[in-house]
Amino acid sequence: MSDLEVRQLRYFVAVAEELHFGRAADRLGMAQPPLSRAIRDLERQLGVTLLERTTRNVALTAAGEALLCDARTALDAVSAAEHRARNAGRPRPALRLALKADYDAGLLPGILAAFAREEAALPVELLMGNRGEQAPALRDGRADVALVWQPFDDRGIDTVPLHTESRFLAVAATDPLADKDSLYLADLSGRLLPYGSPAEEGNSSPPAGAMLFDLPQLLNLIELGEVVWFAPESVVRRHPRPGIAYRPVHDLTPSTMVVAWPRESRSPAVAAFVRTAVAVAGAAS
Amino acid sequence: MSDLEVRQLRYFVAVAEELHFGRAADRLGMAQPPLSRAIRDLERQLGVTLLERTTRNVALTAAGEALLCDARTALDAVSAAEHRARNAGRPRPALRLALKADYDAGLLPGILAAFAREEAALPVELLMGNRGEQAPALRDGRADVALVWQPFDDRGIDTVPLHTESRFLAVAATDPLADKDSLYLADLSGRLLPYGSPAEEGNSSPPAGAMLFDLPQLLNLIELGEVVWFAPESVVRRHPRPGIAYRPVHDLTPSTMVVAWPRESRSPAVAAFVRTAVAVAGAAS
DNA sequence: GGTCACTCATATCCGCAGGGTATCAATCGG
DNA sequence: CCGATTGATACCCTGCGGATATGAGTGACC
Repeated sequence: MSDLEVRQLRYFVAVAEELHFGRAADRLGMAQPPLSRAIRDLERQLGVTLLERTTRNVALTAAGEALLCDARTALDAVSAAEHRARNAGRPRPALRLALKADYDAGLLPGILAAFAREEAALPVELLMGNRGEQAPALRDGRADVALVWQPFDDRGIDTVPLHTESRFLAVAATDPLADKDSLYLADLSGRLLPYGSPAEEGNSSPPAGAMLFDLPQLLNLIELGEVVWFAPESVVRRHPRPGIAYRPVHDLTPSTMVVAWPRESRSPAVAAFVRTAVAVAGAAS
Repeated sequence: MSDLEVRQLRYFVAVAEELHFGRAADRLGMAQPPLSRAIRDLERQLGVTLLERTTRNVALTAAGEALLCDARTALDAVSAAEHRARNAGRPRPALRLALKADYDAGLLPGILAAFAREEAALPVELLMGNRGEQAPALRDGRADVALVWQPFDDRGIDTVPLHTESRFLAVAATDPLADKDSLYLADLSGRLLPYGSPAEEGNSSPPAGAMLFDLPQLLNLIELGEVVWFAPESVVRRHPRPGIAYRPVHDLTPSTMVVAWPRESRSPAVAAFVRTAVAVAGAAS
């Protein structure tokens, strides 16, 4: 009947994700035997078998699946408590805004300037991250509000759309694809980055081994013909390059940038930021 | 930089709620000195002072306020992981339905019968609780779905309205109030139960010392003239008593019963139950 | 204003939970 | 059939978290 502890949840999530006690122990920076014991004790405590294990295979039970999901959100909630308390304890707490560099559709300066004039304004701290890192940062309390492009994993997150724009295929000028004026998604099979593509599901866990790029790096790779990519119109306008061709793709849906915040947030600063962002985006369009 | 632990959060919440180390330690079933030390260590770990304390007074700082709120939800999330895993691990998991006895507006049998015919049906387990206990049960995972009367503290909870009905003042037949045909809320000042009254805020923390009643007990007390109460119409119809007078109150808003579930729930059984409940309630009205 | 009661902090001790190492046991590939 | 792999068991030991005793600051009351 004793309470579940964060450590137990961390251990279980590691094992459930790796499906391998050795690797999980490695990831946790500990030895395998105490991890095995911890999982066994956890199962005893819950009165539930979470993993079916042989010496050659580890698999989640239905209860394990359920716990994995709930444990992740619980760990996020604990992390959020920690991060928000840390921020709230600073002499002058900040509004921590997560975004992907160069992906603000040009709205950021206007939003920041307008927000600074708000009643509930706080100093704004920018958390530059790669695509897919904003939502987790909101969930675990590292950020208070974010600018994100849909689609993304919005569990536990509320959003308001700010700005919609069409996207273009960015491809090396020397690429055969650049010769066509008229493109469809089907023309690109196998050429897309595993994330940032329209086919991606909401769960944007970065695929193993995939490097994460900032925009200049990405543009370089495109110019070299290593990758192709869908560029929002605002990026096209702000980063023209002779070595890169931007081509419309007919069946590519436009992309929407939203302002996002943790659903349970009741911070007046966040509310003011959202209001400001919507107003600025509305005035700009 | 080490992780926050559940124990630390529990300790902090106890102190923050009691604002008294001795009483908090008492509530936690431990001695005061280790609790003081734990809080001090927590503050060191976060690098934040959570409580301003003198030997005569303990008060929350802003950071403490923030942490109290986030810690509560984090503790709920951990509890939810535990309870849901326990349920999912049973040979035949149940759909756990929380409600207040006798407050189903007569819809319960129909809903249960229809739900049993559903594809995704599970055995239903009823969690009878007092008013205000349903929402916490959803948040901490003891229940999967609930029937509740608005208003209630719906943080983290999604709802769909099922049924709206007007309420009547229930008062002893011998009470002077029973003589009036025409009543207003103003006539009742000071006569209301602290909960179940329309003046209550969403936070239905049961006031210290208030006993919680089941319906027969409550009706007894009303008959004895100890209390007055607002009875939903369906209760009036199903529990007529000679000793109790039911009187309309003109400025008393009708009350709505909703089906409620944790916002992040993605259980097909819950979805099916909600669908069924809406259908049955719609057909009944 | 001195004393008492109250309450939070400090000092010190102790048991055990939780981690490490060594080893066993089961299973699959060749 | 043997070896490699991998999870489980056995055992030890350190440090964390709890208890008790005591100190120290502060408001209340005579």
